[in-house]
Amino acid sequence: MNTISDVFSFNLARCGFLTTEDRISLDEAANKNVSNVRARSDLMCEGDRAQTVKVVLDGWVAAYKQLSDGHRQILALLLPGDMCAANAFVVERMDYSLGTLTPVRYAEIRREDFEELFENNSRILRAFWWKEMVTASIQREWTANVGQRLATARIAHLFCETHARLDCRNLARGNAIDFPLTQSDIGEATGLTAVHVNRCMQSLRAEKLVELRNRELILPNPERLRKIAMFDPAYLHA
Amino acid sequence: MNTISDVFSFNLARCGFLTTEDRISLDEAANKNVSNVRARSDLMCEGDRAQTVKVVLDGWVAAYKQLSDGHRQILALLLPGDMCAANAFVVERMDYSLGTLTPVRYAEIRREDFEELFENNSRILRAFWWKEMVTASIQREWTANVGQRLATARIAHLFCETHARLDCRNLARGNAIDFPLTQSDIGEATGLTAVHVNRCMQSLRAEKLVELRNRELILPNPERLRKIAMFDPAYLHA
DNA sequence: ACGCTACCATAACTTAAATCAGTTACAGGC
DNA sequence: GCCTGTAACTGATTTAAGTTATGGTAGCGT
Repeated sequence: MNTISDVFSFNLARCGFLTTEDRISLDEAANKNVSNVRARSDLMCEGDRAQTVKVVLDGWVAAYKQLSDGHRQILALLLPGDMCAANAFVVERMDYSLGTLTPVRYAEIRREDFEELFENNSRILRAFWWKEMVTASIQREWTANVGQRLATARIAHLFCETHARLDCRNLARGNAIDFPLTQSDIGEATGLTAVHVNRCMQSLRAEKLVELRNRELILPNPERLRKIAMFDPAYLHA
Repeated sequence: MNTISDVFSFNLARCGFLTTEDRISLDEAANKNVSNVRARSDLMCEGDRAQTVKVVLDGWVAAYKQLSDGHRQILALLLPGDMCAANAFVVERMDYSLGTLTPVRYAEIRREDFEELFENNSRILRAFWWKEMVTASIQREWTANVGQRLATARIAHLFCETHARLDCRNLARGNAIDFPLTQSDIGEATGLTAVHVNRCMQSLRAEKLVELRNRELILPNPERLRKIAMFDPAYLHA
């Protein structure tokens, strides 16, 4: 179904108004200029002038910000099908960085090709607008997550959300998903220290709510985890 | 310059590619169906199916989320010229609520009128896309703010950002701005308790970095405040 | 003039999470 | 086999922020 070559359009088509032709032209654009990078490298950094829009085809990317006091916050996880740095296409410069969490296969769409995509096709333009709204929605939830939930609920919420996001792309295996973040990555995504993440993970594990081994995450009791996480998937608009 | 009747287009025109005609049709749409509401009332609630897009013409609105454990997080401040609930136009339902902080004058743009605005005009559609990207950018900064900064820096950052956002709409008076949030609102916006906000405010006041009286905020030493706040305005794309 | 409410201020005390300073386990390279 | 690096884990201690509770004050209606 969702082969590696159509994750991009598959993901965008969730807005509901793209035609088959739209999808074909999107996937063509996303298969022209494909590169591979190793894990733990930066695709781009804050302040860079981005010339191309990047589409994650395989692997995980983290958007993050480094504060001047050294603290790092992971702002978002970009999963296969997600687009990044469309920002810099419309806006001057990157205001955050992109780092890979795994080896990543990604496409670069040049400005001109991007323009061509929605020249005379307002559906595609509207799909990008829609996608940006969903992105903002998720970001709002992250703000609330880090602002209001206690440590364990925060981590549980990250797990629930990531599972849901992968699931609607057919990238979940039942209650299991790939989950390449280390405990210190989880800390940076939730505004906690690695030490505290470790302790919370132990309690979640003891409660038989999560198993995380070899970069695979299993949620044996999603119902109860969602309750602890106060997870309501409405904001994902999936 | 920026009269009450053109805040909407003035704000959107910051993307740089709107024509005078575009601006006129935007302001026409935003002056058709104008209402007033008193302070501390909800424009709409999580779960509502929004039929109209709302444009703040005067006053302040807060976007917020209520968690199932009762905790409330203010997610964003909507200032004159800002648009809200465009979400629900593209997406099914509101995933957050909108509450007024002051008496508010706002316009409602109906679905049809909204459609008409970018029927045959991709510039306006792209302006909305651009605006949504800026919104997402600000939301990312809020995530980092709440996730990584210490209490005093968080509050300082909120002040710096709000001043900058008002300033670029010509709504600042030098170092002074309107600031209708109570200390407990500030707490909800920064993920802190009102008590702790009070302590931080006292230290900021003692350091002669902020004065807040009668809903007016004065930043006597913006340079030093920005440093404490680790505020870099790049993400505002102003 | 009275009480009511909203907001700001404060003190005493508790708690969640950070910090510091490690240990253990394991995988890859030589 | 050993070295190296990364990730997971632990315990002692400190600190930032939360909680509870209460006092003060300004504005408002009656």
